[in-house]
Amino acid sequence: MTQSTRWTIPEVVVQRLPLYVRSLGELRKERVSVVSSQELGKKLQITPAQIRKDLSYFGRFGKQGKGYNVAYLLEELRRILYLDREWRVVLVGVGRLGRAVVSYPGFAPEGFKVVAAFDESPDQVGQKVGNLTVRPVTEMEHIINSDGIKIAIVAVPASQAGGVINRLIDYGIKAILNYAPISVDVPKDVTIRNIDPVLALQSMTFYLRSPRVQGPDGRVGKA
Amino acid sequence: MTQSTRWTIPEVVVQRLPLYVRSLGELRKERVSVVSSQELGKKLQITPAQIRKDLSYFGRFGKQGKGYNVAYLLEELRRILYLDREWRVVLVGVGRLGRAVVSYPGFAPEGFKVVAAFDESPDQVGQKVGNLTVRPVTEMEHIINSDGIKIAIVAVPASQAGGVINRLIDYGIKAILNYAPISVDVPKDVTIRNIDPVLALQSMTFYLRSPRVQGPDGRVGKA
DNA sequence: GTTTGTGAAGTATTTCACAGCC
DNA sequence: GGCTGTGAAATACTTCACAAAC
Repeated sequence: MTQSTRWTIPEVVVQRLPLYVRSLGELRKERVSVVSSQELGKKLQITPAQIRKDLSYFGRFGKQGKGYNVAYLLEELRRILYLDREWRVVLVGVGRLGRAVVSYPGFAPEGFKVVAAFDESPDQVGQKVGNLTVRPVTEMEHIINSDGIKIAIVAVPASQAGGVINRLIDYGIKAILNYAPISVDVPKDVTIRNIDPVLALQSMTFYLRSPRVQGPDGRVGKA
Repeated sequence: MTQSTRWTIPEVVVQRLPLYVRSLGELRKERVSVVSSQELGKKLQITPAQIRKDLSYFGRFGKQGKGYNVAYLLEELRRILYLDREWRVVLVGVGRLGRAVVSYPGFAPEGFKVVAAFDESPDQVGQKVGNLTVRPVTEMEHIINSDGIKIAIVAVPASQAGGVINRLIDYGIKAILNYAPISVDVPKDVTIRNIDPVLALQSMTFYLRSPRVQGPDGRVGKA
């Protein structure tokens, strides 16, 4: 709690909610109707207290002695996350990566529909990518505005990504899934999430020294 | 600092180091020889104090009044992260996603070399993927052991991912880049990082209500 | 007996702010 | 004058532990 009467939900809590949504979806598919924070925590490697606390930011969804109704909690969380609708998404960049994104079958079932694909290269424009025809980037503004699109996926080379992202924001995009290995700053009414497998690998190698070698002062290294 | 003389580097710090490595690499390419925490912070949207504090866990790399020598700090961070060597990596799952991973040109320049690809499906075994021939999963143990491989990338369907990951751990893998949408728990000498674009999108939609609507008590929703 | 929801306590992480150095 | 390195302060986040509910 920051001030007196009004506070914001911690970012880290918001990022865990989709995890709960995913698990609850699996449970529902398995016809499990009730789940306790303990059981959910076991599936997700999250403490039961954490789950209860997270949910408590949004309301009271459980029953003491029983647990949570799977279908009900799932529905509530989807509503809270604004997942109870279809989101139209644009893709910028249809190189190898962009094509993999379009053909990734995981988005549609979760309500994210790629409705347009753009590329700067004249070679790409007009080509088919999945069931979309690649459009020139000059059409981005029109499509985003006329369709009221709020979400973009950026899969252009790093050198172009900054410019593309700034333009998308100008055109009204409020959420960006960025696959380019760059850091961009965005206005605070815009959210960006970076997908960078190289960074992920590079932070794991740190732990790859065999028997955790670390100096008695915490400094790292053998010397 | 937790106890008396020995403490561990916070995980979040380790995860930021690759960001510094990336920025320093860019600066070096631009022939910038010295950078201050202020300048680096601007590029990365991280406060200068944060950067200095992070670096202080590992030693003293800067010069007062001047800043950090780009080449030197880069080299030190690469050493700290164990990036001053080539890491051989295996890939499991060569469907659409796995193929995109193999052909992703971002790994090799950073020293991550995919040296073997495995798949369960007899249709895939024997096929070429990039310059690799897909091997049956039955050969994983032998290849990982004989080659001393520590890192694996998992790009199999969610239903198989848990089993694959457990087997990889049995075979000696210590770092896993997981593209499957599942939560797995791993022994504490194993590191896992999940890449899940759907979760990323789902946590952004939360912020997509137009003028941040939030009840005076912090509860979310219009009612 | 079991499990939620939640203040309070405990940790972790970030930021401040300044002495010391270039 | 500018900037690092770092204890101390501030903030953020997680876990505890227990009253209330079933």
